[in-house]
Amino acid sequence: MRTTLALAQEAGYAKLSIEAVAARAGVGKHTIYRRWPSKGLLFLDSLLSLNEPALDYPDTGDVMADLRRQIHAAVDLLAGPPWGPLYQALVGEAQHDPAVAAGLGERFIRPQTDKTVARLRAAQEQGQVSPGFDLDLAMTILSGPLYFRFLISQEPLTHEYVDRVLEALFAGLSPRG
Amino acid sequence: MRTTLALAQEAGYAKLSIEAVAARAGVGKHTIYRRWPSKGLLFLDSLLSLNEPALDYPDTGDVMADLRRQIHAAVDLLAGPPWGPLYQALVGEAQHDPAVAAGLGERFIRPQTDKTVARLRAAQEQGQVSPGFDLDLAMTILSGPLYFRFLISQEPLTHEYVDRVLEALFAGLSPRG
DNA sequence: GTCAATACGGCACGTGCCGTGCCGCTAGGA
DNA sequence: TCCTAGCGGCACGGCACGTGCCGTATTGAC
Repeated sequence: MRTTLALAQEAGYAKLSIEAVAARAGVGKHTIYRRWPSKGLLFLDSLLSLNEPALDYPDTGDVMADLRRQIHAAVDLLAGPPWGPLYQALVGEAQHDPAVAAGLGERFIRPQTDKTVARLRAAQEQGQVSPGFDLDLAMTILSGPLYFRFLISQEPLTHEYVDRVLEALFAGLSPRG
Repeated sequence: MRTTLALAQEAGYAKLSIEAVAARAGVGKHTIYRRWPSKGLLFLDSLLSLNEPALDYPDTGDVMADLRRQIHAAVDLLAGPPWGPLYQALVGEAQHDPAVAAGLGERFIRPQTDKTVARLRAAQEQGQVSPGFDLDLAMTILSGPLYFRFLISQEPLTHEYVDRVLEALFAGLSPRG
């Protein structure tokens, strides 16, 4: 898995091959195929094995500040190397390979989602978030713009952008929000 | 290009090969390589050549209704076959191939973005959108959740989801919005 | 301490697709 | 009438795939 990440960083995920990983790692190809059925799942495991400081939400009582802090941390991680390009490649692969999509969803997206929703629920109970608001929806509305910028615009994710998104979301589009 | 789309639909983009396209189309491989430098750009051209009824915004004076109508149309197109899976594959490929990313941005994302921003600007001038609101930001906040659901959650895009997103965005997360 | 089972590294194979040569044909313009 | 550019067809070397087979080393049971 270390070799996989090294090669992916050096040449890009597109040029990554199981053959090259085996050679560089000094390992037979069987040894890889015995554990992973495809390049995508090998890459998924490799990336998730880094298991970054689990991105947990603080709860200081101020939702806006907590969200801000947590998303800043996530963005710091995902925006730059080495995580940024690798995670982008992983999401790209998920579009082609359902097994990768499923693994990514269960092992990364779902946990992050759950944490965010839990923090939002606490905020809602304290009256900092509108009572009727569907929190799963709120979660996608929060993440969506970040992923859009990351995957579609391919512009850099900055703290300033996160702040503007958060501000806008709480205020709403309507006048005199 | 027709053959490219046909094969992509039959076997999936991942299994698409220029060799197969040439064979099915009764054409020499040179004839393809002379026009397109890569499978990704061939696919981009093929998909955009369909040039669907250009997804123009109506302007009835009611932003909310116009956005709703336009996004419903976009979602009808992108959610189901044949566009859905093909567009998903295209975005996936864009994560691996910068040339595809650039082409997709310039030729599809940018025009759609511009149209949306223009419609929002008209609404802002009529006081239906908060005066200070950054409209490019508004645009990514609108699109982001849809792309998130399309690419990350991989749940179906429905009219109902679009409506909930729109409602939520105009109201804002804060209580008594 | 012995032995069988298992996982291993190394090598080779057939297959599929890549991208690029070369061939001979054909259609269109000078 | 001829010349050229583009074409379909074919073949090639190269690479990575996924899967066999071989001989070796490690491990766990008895």
